[in-house]
Amino acid sequence: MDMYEQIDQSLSRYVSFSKEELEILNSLLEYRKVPKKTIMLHEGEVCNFEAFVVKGCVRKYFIDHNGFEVILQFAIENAWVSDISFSHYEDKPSRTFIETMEDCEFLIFSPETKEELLKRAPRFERAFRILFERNLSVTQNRLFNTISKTAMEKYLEFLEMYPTLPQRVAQHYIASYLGISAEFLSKVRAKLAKQ
Amino acid sequence: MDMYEQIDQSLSRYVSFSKEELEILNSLLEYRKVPKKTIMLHEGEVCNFEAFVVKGCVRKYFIDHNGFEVILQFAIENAWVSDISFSHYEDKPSRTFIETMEDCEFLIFSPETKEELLKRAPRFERAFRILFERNLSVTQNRLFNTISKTAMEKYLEFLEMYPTLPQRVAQHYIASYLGISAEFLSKVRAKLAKQ
DNA sequence: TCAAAACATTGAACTAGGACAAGAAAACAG
DNA sequence: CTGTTTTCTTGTCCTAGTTCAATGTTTTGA
Repeated sequence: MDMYEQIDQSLSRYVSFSKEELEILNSLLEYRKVPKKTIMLHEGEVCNFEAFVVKGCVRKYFIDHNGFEVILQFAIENAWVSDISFSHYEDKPSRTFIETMEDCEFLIFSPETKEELLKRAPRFERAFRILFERNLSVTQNRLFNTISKTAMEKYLEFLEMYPTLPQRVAQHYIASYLGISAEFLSKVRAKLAKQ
Repeated sequence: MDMYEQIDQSLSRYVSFSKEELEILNSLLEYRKVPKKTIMLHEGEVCNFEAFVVKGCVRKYFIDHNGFEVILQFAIENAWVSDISFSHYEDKPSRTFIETMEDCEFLIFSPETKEELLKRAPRFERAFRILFERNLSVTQNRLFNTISKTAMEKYLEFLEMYPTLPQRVAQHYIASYLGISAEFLSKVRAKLAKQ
């Protein structure tokens, strides 16, 4: 499957698009290869892309006032990553970083090309709204887990949700995603192992 | 200001609408008064409304496996409340409750009337997408706070964000929103008071 | 108006998870 | 292949926040 089929199928899960609409979509996307460990968005910058992950894995994170990363999102194949923290609409700089964790391939919108897509094929507005709804739903669920579950429970649920990630990324990133220290995750895993 | 002006102004912050578009909007909304302490959405139900709060205050929450509430959202005047946890699109029942905390007035969409609005005035799709983006941004920020800040810091930030809420709702709800115990919030406040 | 219920405070004992440190194991670049 | 860096583990000590319980305060509603 080529990457345009990949993104077309992914968006067609929410709304069914005509051949013409999909052609407009594909013609507006920019293909970009990005090597491992590249910071695609620095703190303070306004994010000027929305990227569909064709291949690879990125993380999006904040840095807290003690200098610790808090990972907000892992984006792997077929996920979208961007930072909309008010910044598009209020020109507030974001506190967010986006960084590749593997060599990656993306299909990318700039604000302008996205705008043009929505003008020429307005039905995409709906698909993107649904994407946001899901994203919100996932984030709310994660907030719930963060508040109400133990480290062990959170880790087990993480494994179900992202079964391949532990093989792909360093463990301390997972700890950061779960909101626990790397050392404590190690202890949780040790406990799990001897059961 | 009557309530239609109120909702029109609120949505016009994101997209400017014509008189005709706003008339369509207003004609499709249902006005509903709901007394205090009414559960508008029970766990397991599919949420069939999106409510704009004209007046009053509601909370949206999950119940964890120990029977404790975790508050996901307070919605006061000019906010929207609904539960989209996948349910609209996958018919999965939600774990969410929505409950009024004061006598409330709403302007309400059903899925059908919202659909009709978007068909007849598609530019609203954009305004609702922006609402979701902000909602996501707020939720991500809250996740960050929950993971990386102390109870004291979270409470202070909460006070800035919702300065009127402590006068309007019981303190243990605020504790639940912050992800700390009611007792500990009381201690945090005691500490604050003597400074 | 008053009893009941809900809410808030405070203290004492406890625990999940954090911070630090030191060593082992992997991964990585030259 | 080998030294360097990054990652992972394990132990010890520590603390922010929890739980439980008792008491006081406010709100409610009949």
